[in-house]
Amino acid sequence: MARDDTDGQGPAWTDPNCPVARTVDLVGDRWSLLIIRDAMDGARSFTDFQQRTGIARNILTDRLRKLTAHGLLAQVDAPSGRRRLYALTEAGKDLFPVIVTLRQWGERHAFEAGETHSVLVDGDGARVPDLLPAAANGSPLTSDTTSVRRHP
Amino acid sequence: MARDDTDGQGPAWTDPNCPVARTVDLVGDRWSLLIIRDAMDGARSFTDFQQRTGIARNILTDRLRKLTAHGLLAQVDAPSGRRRLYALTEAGKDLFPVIVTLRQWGERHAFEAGETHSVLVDGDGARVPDLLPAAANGSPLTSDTTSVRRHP
DNA sequence: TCCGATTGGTTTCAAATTGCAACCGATCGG
DNA sequence: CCGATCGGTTGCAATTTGAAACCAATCGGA
Repeated sequence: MARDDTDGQGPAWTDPNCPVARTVDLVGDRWSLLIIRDAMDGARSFTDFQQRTGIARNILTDRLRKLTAHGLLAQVDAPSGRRRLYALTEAGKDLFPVIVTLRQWGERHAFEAGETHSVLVDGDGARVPDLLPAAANGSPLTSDTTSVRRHP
Repeated sequence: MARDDTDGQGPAWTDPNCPVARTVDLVGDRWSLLIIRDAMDGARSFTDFQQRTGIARNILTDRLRKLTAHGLLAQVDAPSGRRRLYALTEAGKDLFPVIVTLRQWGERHAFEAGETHSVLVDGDGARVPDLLPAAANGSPLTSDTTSVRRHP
């Protein structure tokens, strides 16, 4: 989670010019990514999130607020009724590739051979293929064949 | 971080059959993914990691141990000399797509228009293209066009 | 070979974060 | 109108994190 913006000077990022670090500052705690995962799977209400994740209620309040403050979730009025619901913003939905790669790594490395786990499927019920970095010409890329460059 | 395996019965996962949750249990804390990022960028020694991340030394000790215990890092003997170094295992290297998607989300959503940040480039210095989920036939997929299915 | 610097930690203690459980006012449903 | 549910809040205990001091084992140069 980003350090709190108590002085109004902005969040004091862990590593201000690394995009990985900024993202981790925003969603890299035990619960935020699971909240996003559940939102992508249809969770909308406070109790939805609480029951699916098992998170403590006060912490859930805090996370929903922070994710909302950071523009990943938005509160919307329920179509019928008065209660407020949470929905992913465009930025929140754009975390989909992150959730997918986390899922796929977990499927490959966090289960024993025989263990069952959920899988992500497309509209036709076909498994979503592994997401792998590739150059513009399609050749696969790894951490050994890429590097981080200071920009500009 | 996974709950500790104090009873020898295995880590009590947050959500045992969700691969996303298992991955978050293993690397979803403030520092582990930054340690992996730095390992991918060439960090090998304790002080390498400490200086690049700025993490407290006792916490770094703990994280290096846990990542090693979980098979993401391995300790190897330095080619010349006696000190031990850390290197990514195959499972650790396989987190590359996760780091890439975190980075790309950060580049898109965690920087103001004018702010500078590092970029990931391939061997030719060309920017690594955005990683986007797609079906086997190449059509783009989003959280709205996919779903999680219980498997078997 | 001696000496000081560096490395890779460990220890101690304080501060921050998390979780549990009880409580609460505003709905909702009948 | 009544009881259940929703979306929290509050207080407190347990856990995790961080800063700083300390330390033994190298390492590197004079």
